[in-house]
Amino acid sequence: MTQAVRHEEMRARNLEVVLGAVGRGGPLTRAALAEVTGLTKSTVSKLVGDLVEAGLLAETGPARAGERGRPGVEVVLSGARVASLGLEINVDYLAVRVLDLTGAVRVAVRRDRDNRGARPKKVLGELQELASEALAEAHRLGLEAAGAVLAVSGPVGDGVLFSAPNLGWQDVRPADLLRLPIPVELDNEANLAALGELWYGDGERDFLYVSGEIGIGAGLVVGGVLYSGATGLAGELGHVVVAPEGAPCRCGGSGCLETYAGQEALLAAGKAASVPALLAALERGDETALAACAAAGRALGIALTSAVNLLDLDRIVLGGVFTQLYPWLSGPVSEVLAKRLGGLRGTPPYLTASRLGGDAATLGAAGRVIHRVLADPAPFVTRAQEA
Amino acid sequence: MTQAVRHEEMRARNLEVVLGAVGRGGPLTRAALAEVTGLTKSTVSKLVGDLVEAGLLAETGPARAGERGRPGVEVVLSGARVASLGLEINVDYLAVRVLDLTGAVRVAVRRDRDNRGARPKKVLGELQELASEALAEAHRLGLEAAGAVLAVSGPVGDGVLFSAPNLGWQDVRPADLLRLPIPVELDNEANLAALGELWYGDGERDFLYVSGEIGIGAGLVVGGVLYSGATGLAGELGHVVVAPEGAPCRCGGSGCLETYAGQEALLAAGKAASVPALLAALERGDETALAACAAAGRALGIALTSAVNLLDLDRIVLGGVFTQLYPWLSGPVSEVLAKRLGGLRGTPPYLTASRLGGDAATLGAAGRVIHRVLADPAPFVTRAQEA
DNA sequence: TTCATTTAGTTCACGTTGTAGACTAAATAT
DNA sequence: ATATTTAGTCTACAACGTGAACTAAATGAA
Repeated sequence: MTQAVRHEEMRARNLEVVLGAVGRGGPLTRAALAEVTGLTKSTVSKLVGDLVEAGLLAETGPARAGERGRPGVEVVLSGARVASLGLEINVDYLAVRVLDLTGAVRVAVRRDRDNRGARPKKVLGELQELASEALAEAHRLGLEAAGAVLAVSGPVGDGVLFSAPNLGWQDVRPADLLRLPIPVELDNEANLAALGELWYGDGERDFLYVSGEIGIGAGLVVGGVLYSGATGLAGELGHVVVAPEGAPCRCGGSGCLETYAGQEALLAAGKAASVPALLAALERGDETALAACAAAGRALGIALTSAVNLLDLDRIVLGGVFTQLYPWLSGPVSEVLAKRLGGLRGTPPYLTASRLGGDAATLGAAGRVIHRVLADPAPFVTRAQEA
Repeated sequence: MTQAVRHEEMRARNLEVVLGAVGRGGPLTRAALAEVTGLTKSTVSKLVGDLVEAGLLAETGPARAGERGRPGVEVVLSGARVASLGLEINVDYLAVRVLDLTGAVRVAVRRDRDNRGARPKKVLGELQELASEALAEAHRLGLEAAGAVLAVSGPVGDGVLFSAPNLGWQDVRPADLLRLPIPVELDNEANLAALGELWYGDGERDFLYVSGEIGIGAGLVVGGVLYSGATGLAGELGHVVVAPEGAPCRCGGSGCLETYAGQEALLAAGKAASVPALLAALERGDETALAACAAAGRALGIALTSAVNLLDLDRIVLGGVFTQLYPWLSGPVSEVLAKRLGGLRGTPPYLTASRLGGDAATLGAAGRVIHRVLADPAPFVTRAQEA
């Protein structure tokens, strides 16, 4: 239900409109903002003034004019005040990033360690250390962290990580083990990486991000908004049925995509002990490895065909391990998509490798808080005092 | 991008809030509305006054009191002014319905005729006759039709019906052949039927509506909003892959759901000439028919498994021919869903037959215009004149 | 150099809308 | 009959955007 609008909400929405216009439209003068937003110059002036005072916008020098008339003063998003913490637990490392309002990475900490089978308490304790360091550093830079988001690989709901096939965890509630002075939220790595690509990658507003790890997840972005389903569990691409009579899957079904293109299946079929080993084999043209990749690509193509028919996707981004395997996967995937979708739709969806690679998840995680501030800056703005 | 809010928009939004609260919350007094919306009594009084004057709300008698204090006057949606036209072209009939703001059917016209292979011009000419009659009748009832929506079976985009497997049509633009004094929009039958179920059926806010005809379409509703994909073509459940090496499909692929559970496949496997014949065979326990239905149900279960994994659905409504076949389909479908989804999610999605049956599409079509008025009543409300 | 022109930004009286609380209306309970 | 309670209206007021006049700062022409 739409909420009632009072004067306060009117102002809050208009602050958002101005801030958002600057965020999307690069540096803009007050006059340009008035034109873009449809508000009058006087209103824009007031709002910009308050946003500058709040440390959310900053004036750059006078706009390079060259043209007649008084040159306007351009404003941009200010990275001076608000920041956000993005956290990630991966199989091979822990990563922490602090982003400011402009999307610039202000602090980045990463610790390589093998988290396979490690106890949640241990891993989260170490993550807390890294996060605290990063927060301290951010504080030294004059930044105010508004919140933190933790990315984990596996289905998540209501703060609980139901299962993490990469780590071997079950029903963990990370916020209980991660004490930080700011609120910590939990979300799925595929969803957050999709948001990372949306906000800090190509900037496309409609796509499916596919995260290939031991499990295969996906994050669906439509019209610039993440789609997360009725209970937040959408995107389980790994269990889309590719062959009903296929091999049994840990989910209880059989012939799921994961049994063809999941990391374990891929390594087994390619006779490689690890992803780097598989990559090396592919690069030296090993037949077994190439065949394994082609088969996985075809299976992925079939699952994506179903996804496109259901969701009307026009762009698919391959992330996780699939980013590195992209040169060997894209052929078979595209072929299947073109063949099976050609009849009904003019062009098959556009396929790309993730632009951000392993950084997507932490960027998306931190971006989530940043974008919440951009979407509702009012709490950070003190109402202008009449002199 | 969020639009700037001026006083006018503030008022427009608050009119919507009040109207919407009455629409959802049954009869409400001004005092109750103030509590529900968070607006003050005086504001609500003004807004309700204007909405009543506009013919969008109506006062019923004094509220049943029995309790202490002055009894409030309840207001309800008024069916006296705004109406909307829902149109449907089906294989076997043309249907037209006029709905008022309360959702009551005020005029209904239906003409049985076989549209298979008929020329678009002929069919749409006849539909125009029916629609004109219905509009005249609505006018006699004092209703003002705000718009019309036409439901057709097949993929639609930008006013063009790309293909209609039921009718044998290709690339038809119905608005060109259907001259009415109000704007006519075009949409997919499965999408509109889903909206019909949402607004005038069970009222669930998250579900997938499956429309089984010669093609198999689907309409996805999430949080009370229809999901239509990047280009409006979402919901092609019929071409979700059920068996990659299966029978070739008219879409160019193979093993699509349609080749297992589409009406033609179903009749062929059940050795029946028509849907009524198949139903008769099923009711007398014919083995071939029962086996055909069970196989179709299992295929549908597999396609829906993929859909649930991708979309996180918790409710599935079977419509179209599947409504009548529900008693024979629900068993196999549920079994497959339970088996394949049991591992990852607590409970498989809830499966039901469509409540509205064949009426869903016209109701959804007309409801679309009605809900547009409910979502933005301001154009119908003249600003109150100070005496 | 000077002044007209152009564009940017600020100021202020005003209009529109929601708010708060006093006030009136209409019921039940004592 | 009168107190109490709840509904609804009325009015002075506050919040915020508007619009036009005004000031500021540039370019270009005389």
